[in-house]
Amino acid sequence: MADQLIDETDREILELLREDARRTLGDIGARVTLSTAAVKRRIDRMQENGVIVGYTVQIDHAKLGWGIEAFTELRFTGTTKVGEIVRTTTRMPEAQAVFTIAGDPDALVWLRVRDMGHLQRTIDEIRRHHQVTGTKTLMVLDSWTRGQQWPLDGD
Amino acid sequence: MADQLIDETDREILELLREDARRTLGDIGARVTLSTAAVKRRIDRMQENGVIVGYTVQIDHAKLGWGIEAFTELRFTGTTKVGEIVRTTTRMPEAQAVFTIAGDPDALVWLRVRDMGHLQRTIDEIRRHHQVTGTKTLMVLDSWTRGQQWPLDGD
DNA sequence: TCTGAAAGAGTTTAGCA
DNA sequence: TGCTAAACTCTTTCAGA
Repeated sequence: MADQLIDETDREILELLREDARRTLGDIGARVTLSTAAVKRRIDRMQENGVIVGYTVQIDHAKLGWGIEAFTELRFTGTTKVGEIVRTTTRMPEAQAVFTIAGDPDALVWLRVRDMGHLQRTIDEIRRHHQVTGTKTLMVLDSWTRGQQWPLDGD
Repeated sequence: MADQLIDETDREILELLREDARRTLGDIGARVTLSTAAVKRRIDRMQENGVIVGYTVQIDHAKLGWGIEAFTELRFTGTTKVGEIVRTTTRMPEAQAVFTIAGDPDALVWLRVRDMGHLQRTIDEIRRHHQVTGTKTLMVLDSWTRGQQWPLDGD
């Protein structure tokens, strides 16, 4: 039985799409030695599988003036509904990601903001909306994320 | 003087590409009331600008068996070269992102692994390669990142 | 599950407002 | 900047192996 959701060729295709999601099927096919039709079938299957969730553009936020990144650790009262925090936080444009944590802290929020004043207002807003008993904010000096080399500001 | 790198229409185009980077130029054009040629020119410009860094596929790693996420806080000795940590860590397939931090801890590594044994080995490897004076690992219960709704496991 | 071919879409370039 | 139009490329489907 094929108990694997994807095979080695699918993995290669995913890697190529991770590097550049706008590659054409023909280009991918040439690299994995497959016809465009075969590549299409595999990608379609991975989308139906849910292995491929979607495709997105990678943006240099610093160029748009949102040059500051931070992590805020949140601690809640015992009665706080964690799902509620996630829901309200994810509506803030400053939130890049929200992680609920087992143990201490209770959650970690990755923020991106324009300046320090903006950071302060953002943290205040998170505190205002929830029964947060404490926050600790870590300022990010530099970041790297897989599949996206943070540009080295060649301006 | 046009001191803004992008205008409101560019912003709309970015938002549409963030939702689905494989949208066609014609589809984007219809949504922002522009011809496909005009949309193309704007996207080309944003790529040359460096505002658009690239395009990538969003993968459901849990479906591929890498279902565990964690953050590891790292503390180094005073003599540790931070750039070195980033370089070696980013080579590990388990590392999703690496953040260097001002203050304490010195760095935050976002890891994705298959199981707890794998997590342990990964953390051991990070410790082995560097003059790490201490680590603290936060287990992620649930995560959300912008532009990628973590699938609600409809299996 | 693959390939190859044909038809339909989408992209890209060029010329002009 | 924008538009339209034409040439070109890519995607998608289908028949056959």
